[in-house]
Amino acid sequence: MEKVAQKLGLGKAMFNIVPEEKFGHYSANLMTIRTSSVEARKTPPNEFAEKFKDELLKLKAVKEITDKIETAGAGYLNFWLKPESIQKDFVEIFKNKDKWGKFKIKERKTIVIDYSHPNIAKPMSVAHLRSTIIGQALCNIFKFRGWRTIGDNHLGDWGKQFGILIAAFKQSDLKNKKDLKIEDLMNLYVDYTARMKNNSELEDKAREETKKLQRGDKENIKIWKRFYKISLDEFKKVYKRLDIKFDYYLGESFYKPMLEGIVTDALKNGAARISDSAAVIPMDNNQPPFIIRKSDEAYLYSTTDLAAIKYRMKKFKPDMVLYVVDNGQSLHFEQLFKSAERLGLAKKEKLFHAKFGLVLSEGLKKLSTRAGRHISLQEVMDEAVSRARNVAEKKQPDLESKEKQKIAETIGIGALKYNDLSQNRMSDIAFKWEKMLNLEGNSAPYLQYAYARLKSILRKAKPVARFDQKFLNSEIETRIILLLSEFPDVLDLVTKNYLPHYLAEYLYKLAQEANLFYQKEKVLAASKGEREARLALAQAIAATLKTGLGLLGIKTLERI
RNA sequence: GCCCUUGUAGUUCAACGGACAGAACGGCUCCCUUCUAAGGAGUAGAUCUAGGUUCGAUUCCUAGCAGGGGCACCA
Repeated sequence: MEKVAQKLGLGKAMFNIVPEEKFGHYSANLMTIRTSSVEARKTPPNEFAEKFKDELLKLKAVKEITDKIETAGAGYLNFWLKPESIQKDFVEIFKNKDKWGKFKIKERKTIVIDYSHPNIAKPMSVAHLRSTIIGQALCNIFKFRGWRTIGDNHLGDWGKQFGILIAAFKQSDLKNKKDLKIEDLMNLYVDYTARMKNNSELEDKAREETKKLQRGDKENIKIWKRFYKISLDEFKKVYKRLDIKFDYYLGESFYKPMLEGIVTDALKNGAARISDSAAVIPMDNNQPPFIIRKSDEAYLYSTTDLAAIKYRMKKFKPDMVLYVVDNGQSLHFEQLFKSAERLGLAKKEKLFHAKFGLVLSEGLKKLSTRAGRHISLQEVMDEAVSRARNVAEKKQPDLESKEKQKIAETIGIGALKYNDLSQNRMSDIAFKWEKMLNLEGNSAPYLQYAYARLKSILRKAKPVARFDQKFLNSEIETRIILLLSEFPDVLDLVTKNYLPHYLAEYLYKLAQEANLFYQKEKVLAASKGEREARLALAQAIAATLKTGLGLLGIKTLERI
């Protein structure tokens, strides 16, 4: 293709080959080529497509895969692919099994993904869900495509909040309570913050405790450690249930020893200066300065973030550092990236804020811990599972209770994850139970159901030993093969844009086709040749569904 | 006031500058003697407004309108 483009004077041509809905042909969008060539612009789309077609037909390789090429629409070329060529593709896909789409050669590129980052002493809420789920899916997909991935949980385990907590804790009667829960800490925090509003004494007290903690006061450190452990144990429970795994838990406190150095270096380097007795890095175009040390000598999360960049660059030598954080922090990251570059810590191109919209309450209000509006993740997960359980009771009353519970867990959690992963939107999300826990239509259970149906068929037959791909000649079968061959490209699209929803969309489409396939073509009852070939196809679809869902962090079930 | 972001069927979401803007839910009609009806078939229904760039704009640019977020010592 590229050679033809060059021959026609197109220079560096770009191709977009997309499988069409219609039976068995590809269409190449020639207009994409035109825009990259001055020469091509002189010719109207259709005329150009005609010319391009003639050149293509002269090529041997083209003749091998296609019966007919036609021009259509605004400069499209429709390729009628030969069935043998499509069927040959399938053999390749089938052979790869669950490795289909996996990158064969290591790219040796490294990506650090910063995600989840809940705050110590606050239960995880639905707001953390997006970062956690999207981050983990990206991690899985990058790894599958040959990258070295480093998942890092940058815990909010340091800062002013602890002053508040410690002050509140010392005043309370919780000190002697044995099994202190994360909810207790959360209540302490909310209560104290509310009282602090009208009481500057309490505020001073909190500030005092923060300082003491930062100076290494023994008692405060001890309390802090206790809070840390309670919280982390709680988080790990949630992560286990959600199937989330980190390579590192490098929280804010980890960077504590580096903070002073960051600020002195910045001042020495000239990037930062003192303003109103705070150390700031001035920004251009009307942006407020980036404060890296407060006038009371305390450091901020901006300082920590700079230290984290420095550390990550040195330790992991990454090609990319991805921050999966909501877009409420856009300004912070713009400032951070600029500052990092000025301090010579990292090039801006290597830092990327993969932002997403906030989760808002139904009235489109921000869900803030301080205001006490808080929907706990635990609560959401339980509700999801319980809804799935209700459906399971209705649909599969004969199953054992234990199996029903397992199905409910897998489906409930899957639905929750899929809801986040199937949408790209930067716009804010209104929190609604019904939407969040959708169990029908474009949802995780739909995909899990298609998988279970395929497995149910496969269970009733021996594993495919040999098959003749020529039997895969119906419309739906051809369409599915074309779709399966697209899988690696879809994964590339995800890694290129950091958008896992492309994969979710693809899998949904594949599941739709799978549902059509086993409805239209009998597998087990078919004549021998057809039966084996269709079993092979079912096997390949199931494998790809499982791989894809696995990458999204969604589990499959053998039966539901 | 400045900056960022979003505006697509009744609702929730898709659409790498390209063919007739796709789904799902909800509405209306159908399909369980045939590999699981958490399924399938059909039907009605949408690009905020006004300009611009382009052979071609939901997509890019400008202005406006509307929602959300942010704007020096919170994270």
